[in-house]
Amino acid sequence: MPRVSQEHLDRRRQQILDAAQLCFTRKGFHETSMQDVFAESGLSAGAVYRYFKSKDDLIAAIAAETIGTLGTTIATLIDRHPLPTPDELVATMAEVVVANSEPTGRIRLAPQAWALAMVRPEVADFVGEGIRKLRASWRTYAERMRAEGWLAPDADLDAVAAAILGVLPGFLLQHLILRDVDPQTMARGIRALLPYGPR
Amino acid sequence: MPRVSQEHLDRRRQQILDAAQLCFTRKGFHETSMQDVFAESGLSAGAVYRYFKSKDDLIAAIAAETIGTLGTTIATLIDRHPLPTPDELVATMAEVVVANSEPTGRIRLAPQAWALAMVRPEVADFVGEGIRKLRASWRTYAERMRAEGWLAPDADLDAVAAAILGVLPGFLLQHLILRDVDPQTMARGIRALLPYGPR
Amino acid sequence: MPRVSQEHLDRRRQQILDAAQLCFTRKGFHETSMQDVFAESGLSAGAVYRYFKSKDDLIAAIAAETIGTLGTTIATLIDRHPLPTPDELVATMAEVVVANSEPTGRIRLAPQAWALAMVRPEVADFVGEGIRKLRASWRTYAERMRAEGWLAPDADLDAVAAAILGVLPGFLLQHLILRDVDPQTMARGIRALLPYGPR
Amino acid sequence: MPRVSQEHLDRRRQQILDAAQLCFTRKGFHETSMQDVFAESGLSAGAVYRYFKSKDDLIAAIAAETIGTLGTTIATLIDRHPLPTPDELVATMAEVVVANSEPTGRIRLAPQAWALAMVRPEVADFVGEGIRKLRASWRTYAERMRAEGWLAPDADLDAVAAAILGVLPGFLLQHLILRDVDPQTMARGIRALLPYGPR
DNA sequence: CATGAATGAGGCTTCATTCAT
DNA sequence: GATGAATGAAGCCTCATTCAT
Repeated sequence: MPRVSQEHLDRRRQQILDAAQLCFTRKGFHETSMQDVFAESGLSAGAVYRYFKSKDDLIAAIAAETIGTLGTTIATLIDRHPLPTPDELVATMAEVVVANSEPTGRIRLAPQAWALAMVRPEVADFVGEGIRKLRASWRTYAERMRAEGWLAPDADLDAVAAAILGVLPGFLLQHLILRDVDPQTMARGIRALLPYGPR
Repeated sequence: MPRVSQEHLDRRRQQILDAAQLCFTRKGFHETSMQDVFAESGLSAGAVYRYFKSKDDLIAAIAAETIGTLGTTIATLIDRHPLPTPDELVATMAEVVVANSEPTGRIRLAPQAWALAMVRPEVADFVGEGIRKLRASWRTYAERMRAEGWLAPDADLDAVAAAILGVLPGFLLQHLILRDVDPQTMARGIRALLPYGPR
Repeated sequence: MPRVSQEHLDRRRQQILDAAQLCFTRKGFHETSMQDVFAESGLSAGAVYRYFKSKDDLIAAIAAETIGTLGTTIATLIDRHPLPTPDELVATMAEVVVANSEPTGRIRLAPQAWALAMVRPEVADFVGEGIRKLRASWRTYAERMRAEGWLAPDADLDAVAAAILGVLPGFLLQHLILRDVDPQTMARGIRALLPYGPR
Repeated sequence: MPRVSQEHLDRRRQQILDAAQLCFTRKGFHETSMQDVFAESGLSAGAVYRYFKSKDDLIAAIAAETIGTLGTTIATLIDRHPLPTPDELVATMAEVVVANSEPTGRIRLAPQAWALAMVRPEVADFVGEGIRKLRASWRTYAERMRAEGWLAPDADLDAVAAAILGVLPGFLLQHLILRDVDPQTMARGIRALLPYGPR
């Protein structure tokens, strides 16, 4: 039986995760040193290492947290009732991205996670899980589209999900790097391309 | 062996770039050490530093080369005659990705460049340039679509380009991380979503 | 072994300074590598860098320490009562130099500090401070000389200090490089040149 | 028999020495790289190495040249007729220092040579030679002083030379580092201290 | 004679991690 | 539980020097 409460432990853990997220969004996974995390969290080396057994562990935890949060948020949007039209859906999705884009917003971790996935199989595993979840959400939406008559009855829903999935990363890259696209523009583009939904 | 031809110099430079690309696709920018590059290129530290004044410089050169090559390839596809239907276009685009996806294919550098752009403004500049070029290609294609009657006469072509741009990163992520989508699936999805083109 | 006493920290710092002084007097600032200092101090690279943030920092600390110690020593000599005659004073000063001239004596750092001051303004600043302090000591002595009637009542004391200041570097260079002059010889020379003081 | 004239060889050698002096006064012996010398001289690595077999060799040549030139200049001053009074002599000597103190003046090499002598016996040898020559000049002057009746008949001339020798390095340090003393001040100080010479 | 590309040892410093207190 | 001093391998880069052309 622990000397300190579980609550205390959780708070410490979260304190570290928050500090790490700040550092990682600011400088990236690699250019952030553990000393940066110690300083930002206000904890000692020993303390941080009690909660995360290595830097990789910390990165994994941050990435998992981010993917989990975002995945859930997106899934919620797609399950919304009544069924949003594609342009409405994309607009809301883009809004989520915008909302998490402040200089230290967690969305900035996404490209870094993708990059890491390129070279580290164990990261690829759970980043892949996140992408799969996003695609599953899109597939669910596609089903509802078909039910609504917005897709042909024989449409390959998996293929639709795969094809449309890129809208999110596409907006993310434009928003974070070019800073010249907004959710309404995305919606307008989608409306022009996918002429479905109540007119 | 001084007083060498410009050709020799160019060959050396390319030799280093090739080695670096190999290393970078294998281990990523950060986890690749300059020692790795020396070993892979078969050159000494001094030799490499004669051609690139720092590791960052080398990374920038590789990123620029990659962005340039891919941008040009994509632009070529889009300008093709006769006008490919969206699904055909996406299929070819995806084929290009597949063709550059061998374990050391340069497409693997894209997510790493995006990640770097998140934390390094100077990288953001030229990565942004690449994205802009891709978007410009799509805008050109959108124009041709409209001319063909596949888009409404009043469609906002910039918005269309912004919305569709994600198809490429979307496929790229799925192909490289999940390894379960192929160009034909993408084409099928696009066909279901964008019911344009000769039937 | 954290949570150590301030005393421990000070001891460590001094341990490094001692090692560095040894190395610097042996091989000079530039030819001493940090590895040399690590080895001599018996500490690891990381440990040394915890106390001094760069080699320059370490050099500066050593130089400052040396200048401080010597400056104080000299100032003490000059304030001595009863007033030493010039030849007595120079003899004692030279004795100080001799006492610090063992193969690793700190006096050997003086010419190196002067040399560094030639090319590094920030070093020039505090080396200059040391020279100024020495000159101030001489000026004090000149005042006392004048009070004693050994200098004309209207003598320019600042000029006297400037002119006499070189005795110390002059002896230092001869003693360290030629090794053929001793304090008594200096005293004899001074006595012949400056026929002041009780006969 | 050489393919090119001796004159050409000499010119090349001097060209390198000039470049090296510039570099050395600017950055010091150690912080000057051979590449700096190549650049400043406009010659190739191979060319420079044809004339000087190592960096140390080049440093030695520069130091020797400097010591030789200055030693001769000083000796000339001291041999001057009619006999200058000590303050006149010191003033002229200081003028020589001033004249060689431009930002790249060779006098700036003196402290660097002294520093090197501290740690390199072979340098100590010829730097010592320079100091000895300077002292010999002063001894000659002391002799003339004694002949003039400005020194006691039984004065120890060697001791006098040793004691007075520091005037030059003393002025040099003040002039180069503090920049607040001029030849006239030195003369005034000497006059107050050594009340010899025609009044 | 001259060139300058190439070498590769070695310099300074950082940083993930450990463990005595 | 927490601390933070210490470790030491490894990273990036420079630079004196050589030698094929």
